Amino acid sequence: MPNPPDLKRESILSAAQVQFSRYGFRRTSMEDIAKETGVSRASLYSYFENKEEIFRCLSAKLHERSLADAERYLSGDAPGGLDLSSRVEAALLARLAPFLEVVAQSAHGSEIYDESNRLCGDLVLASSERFIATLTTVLSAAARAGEIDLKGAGLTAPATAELIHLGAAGLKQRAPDVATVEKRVRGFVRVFFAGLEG
Amino acid sequence: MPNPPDLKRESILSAAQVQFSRYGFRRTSMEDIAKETGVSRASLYSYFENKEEIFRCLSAKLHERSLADAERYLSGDAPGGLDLSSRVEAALLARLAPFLEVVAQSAHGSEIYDESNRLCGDLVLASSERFIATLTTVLSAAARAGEIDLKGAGLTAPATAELIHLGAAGLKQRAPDVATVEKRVRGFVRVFFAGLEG
DNA sequence: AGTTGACAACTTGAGAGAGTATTGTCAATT
DNA sequence: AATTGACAATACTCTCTCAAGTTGTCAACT
Repeated sequence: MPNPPDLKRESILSAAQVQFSRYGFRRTSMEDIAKETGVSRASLYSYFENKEEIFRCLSAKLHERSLADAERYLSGDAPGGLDLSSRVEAALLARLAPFLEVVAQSAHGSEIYDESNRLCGDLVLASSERFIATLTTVLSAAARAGEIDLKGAGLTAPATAELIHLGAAGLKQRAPDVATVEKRVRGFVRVFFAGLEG
Repeated sequence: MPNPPDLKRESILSAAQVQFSRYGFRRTSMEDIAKETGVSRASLYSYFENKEEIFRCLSAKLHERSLADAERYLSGDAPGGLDLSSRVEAALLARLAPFLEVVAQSAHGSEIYDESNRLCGDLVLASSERFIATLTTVLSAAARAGEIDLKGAGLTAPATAELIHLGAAGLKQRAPDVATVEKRVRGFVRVFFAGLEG
């Protein structure tokens, strides 16, 4: 393995992202990725098992980053001292980022979406579950602090976290552009948290 | 054409629904539908052009019925004099009915879902749009009557109707059973309308 | 060490053909 | 008039083949 391997891996992943989003997963060959990276196809195999692993790594990286962002927003570490509703809004938008970057932008969005479920369904699911878990924790804390009233709404923290997650997922459908999705999420979160006020 | 043709058509559609939900669209033959109906395959062609038309008719029927139910609930004609939130809840559940009956129940749910988009994407879309339009009207009226406060939430009636529709659509995902979806919808609507209170 | 060209193995997609299943249409039947 | 059995046409499902493209792996090179 070359040194420093991580930088090289990064540049390969970034090249792969460009090509995947341009041609989709199937229609992108290792040759394409190599060319975009500026190395020979053979050397890609020094850094990754195969094309599927590149895709999984890329997906994992995007999910990791967006999940980390989302959790940072949720826990309130981000600058500004925002209220809960704004933090959830920011977290949801952060979580949508990979989707909006890769899937919604590309002409091959639906193919990439399918492959993503096939090759990294586990990653996607794990990321969702982790997000819901974090959101559950945050909602519980907020309920204890009297910021929101879950009992009044007849909901538990996990159920509420699930509602927010699934509801937001629905907002991706039939969106003409990225701005529309973001606008929807903002409206959704605003109303939803107004409804949870203690 | 036989007489009364509508009863016969009904019985064929009902037989088709059984078979489609049992075997999916592709794996159901006209022979299967004929057998289930209790007539010869040939006579099916007296009532329907072909299998696709049976599917479209069935889909149209289910959508029509559920949309009519939903609109009845929304406009408040249904018995009980429910408040807006409960009416929307009932309307959303009514609208989910075809999905829950046919798609979620059947082992071939995803195949049926795909075929449905292919063969009657127009019907599905039209039904959604009609529902959103009716919901928009109802929300506007409620806003005018002071029942809900859209301006306070920074939303228009159409945008709010869209949020409700898309949010509810998201709640169908990854549901272990029908009761779960219904429970989610109830929680969602309750919180959402609490957030819209004037 | 890291990189690469070149090679063999493998996958893919198109095309052809044969056999089966399904369709759509009648003339004949009730 | 409604229904049906039976027929021809069509569509589907395998299977095989072939060519082209793609992959994964070296030994050789820098």
